[in-house]
Amino acid sequence: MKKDKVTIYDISEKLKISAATVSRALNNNPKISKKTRELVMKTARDMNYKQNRLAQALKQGKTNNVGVIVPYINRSFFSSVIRGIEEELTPEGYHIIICQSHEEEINEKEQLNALLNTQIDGIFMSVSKTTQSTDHIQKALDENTPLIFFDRRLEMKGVSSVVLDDFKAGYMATAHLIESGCKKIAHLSGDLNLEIYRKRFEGYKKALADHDIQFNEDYVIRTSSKIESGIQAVEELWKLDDKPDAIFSAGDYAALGAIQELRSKKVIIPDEVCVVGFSNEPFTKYMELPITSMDQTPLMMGKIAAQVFLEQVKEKKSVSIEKKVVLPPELFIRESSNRKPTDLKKAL
Amino acid sequence: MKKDKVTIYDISEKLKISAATVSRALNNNPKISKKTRELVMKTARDMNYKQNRLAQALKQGKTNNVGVIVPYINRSFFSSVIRGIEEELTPEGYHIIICQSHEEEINEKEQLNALLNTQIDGIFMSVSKTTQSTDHIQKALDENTPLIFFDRRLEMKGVSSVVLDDFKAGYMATAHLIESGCKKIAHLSGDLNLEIYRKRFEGYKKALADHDIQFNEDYVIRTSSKIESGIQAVEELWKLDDKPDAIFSAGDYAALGAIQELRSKKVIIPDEVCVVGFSNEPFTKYMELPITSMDQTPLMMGKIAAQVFLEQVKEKKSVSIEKKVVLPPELFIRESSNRKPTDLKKAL
DNA sequence: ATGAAATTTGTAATCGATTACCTAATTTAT
DNA sequence: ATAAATTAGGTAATCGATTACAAATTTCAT
Repeated sequence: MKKDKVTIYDISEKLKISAATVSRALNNNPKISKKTRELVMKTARDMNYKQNRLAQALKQGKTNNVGVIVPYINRSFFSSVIRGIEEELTPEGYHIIICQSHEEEINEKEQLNALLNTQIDGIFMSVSKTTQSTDHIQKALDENTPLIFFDRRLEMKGVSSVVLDDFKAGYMATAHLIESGCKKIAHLSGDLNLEIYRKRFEGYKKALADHDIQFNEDYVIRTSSKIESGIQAVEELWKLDDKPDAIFSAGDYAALGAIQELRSKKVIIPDEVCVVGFSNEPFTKYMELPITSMDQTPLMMGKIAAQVFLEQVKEKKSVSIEKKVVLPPELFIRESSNRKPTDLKKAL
Repeated sequence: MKKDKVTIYDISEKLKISAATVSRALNNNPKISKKTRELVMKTARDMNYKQNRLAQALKQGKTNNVGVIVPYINRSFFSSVIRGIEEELTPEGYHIIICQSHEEEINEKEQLNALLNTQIDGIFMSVSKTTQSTDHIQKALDENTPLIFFDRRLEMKGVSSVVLDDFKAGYMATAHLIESGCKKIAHLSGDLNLEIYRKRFEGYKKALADHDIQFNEDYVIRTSSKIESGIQAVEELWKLDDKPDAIFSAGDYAALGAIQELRSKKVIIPDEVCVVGFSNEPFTKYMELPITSMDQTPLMMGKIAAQVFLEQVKEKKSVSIEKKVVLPPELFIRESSNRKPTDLKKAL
């Protein structure tokens, strides 16, 4: 039952022509007469010939494979970005190889090296929280492998990136809360090692300043992207004499935890406290009290990253191109911060 | 700045030894003296040599790449299975190539063919809802490429599969509802083209029969995995004279829709109606009224599928091995069906 | 009809690593 | 001391496709 793989040599032997002719015919090389080409094509089909893309890749130095490195593939955000990349690159004949860093720099390095060994044509990555050094990435660049950061980037020359406008996002979220009548806005920040969380924080501060609201250090709580972390944050905040009337969380899970804790404290949302999360995780819109959240347009981010890669490949110049695309965030306002006019009056 | 890629020939030239020796040294071949081996190793490191796995793959007929085809990668279930596969195969030196079928047979075929062209060492797939024919899969088998179904399978000789015990899952969910005091249990079934939904349905019927509850055709509504579909289903059911006192949905989204509609009808959950979903989507546990749901242990499913693949590769026999692993489902009982003793009494 | 131009096809090297088969050098046995 | 056995390393073919260059064939102009 096992069929041995058919090669161009099998075809050339059968037709008594050279393998070069077969190769050319299959690639629609104009040097081959129509008659021969059609004969080869037909024979190839009949013999169930499949091109060995490995051999081709070796010869041409191009595998048509790209690698993607993310902390975890089953996070809603990352899997959606990957989907975007896949949908943009599959029609161009590329395959997507995925790797996880598990938020560890050491894994990220290993995966990156392994990918380079397999001669991929490009790499997309969102750096891990623990990544400090840029050496491993520099190595990829030295080999002239296009590398594109998405969402979480590092400051490096010669690397393109596609990111959300996190500053603006932080600003928008905060401004939205202020416009809803909130004046004492707490911020649950993420890991400030990451640029994205720093920017969200800065946007928050700028929005406060622009609206003449005094920044209050006590209202900023460092959280991890976990529910428990949000619960603790609220416990912390509610020890204050002057309790906040709004919470802008840099992550949806912390926002959820905060809401759970607020509810157990009998705090009414959004009447007494408004809450805004970040990432637009699927669950935010399914809740009985849907949570206002900032969408990061992950699908779009993946598609744009793919396009940046394609441009880079097509220009083929050895000049390292550096392009930074900043996507606009989109705020989905839901019950957790959507005060009806009457509530608003009450709060004012 | 661009460094040309270093090959074993560069090393052999530098050390004035043959490329064969270099290759052997790098592969720890015992024919090479320790002295030479160490010299080669060191030189390779110094020259920043990277093995070209493409060339190796061509020679050995083994790429160390496997393909995964799923309907959509950003569905929680699929991305988690993929994560499981990744975590099991990465330590073994494999890379995972992902493809989406978008639930279309034609895409599934194309992706499968493309994967076969790239000479992957194995394929994992969850068939699309629309897949009818098995021709494309047979082609993979004919080429002796190990193929493993997970979750959604087709009845085919010579293909291993890793699936959930959907019959048991359907049975457990229904039995749980009966034990909670429900007697009029509706079932929101999925696409009965797929074996998984048929089995869940059968499990449901068997549980009813085992508890002497008459099966009622009116209580079965065909739904798609969408919220709206669950809403419609409840509208449908609530037109009946004899309304159900429980709903077992074969999908979490339909369950959510059902709950939303029940709530808008002022039906109290779980006191008046209990609801059980399926898949244990992340949102089910984050709701204010968390939804009881059946966990499909996707991570485990991925890991087991990977193990089945590894066994198959290691045995290397051309005899086609057919193994079927059936995983036990796990019911997470939450508020939506968790009646307190008092409620239970009320219901009885 | 004849040489030049255009068209079609073949030869052989190449991509980088592996490995069957051979040879040379060293060690062991008698 | 010499044959036999070990050990270390080299030579060259191979995986399958591509392609520069060469060669053969056909077409065309005069």
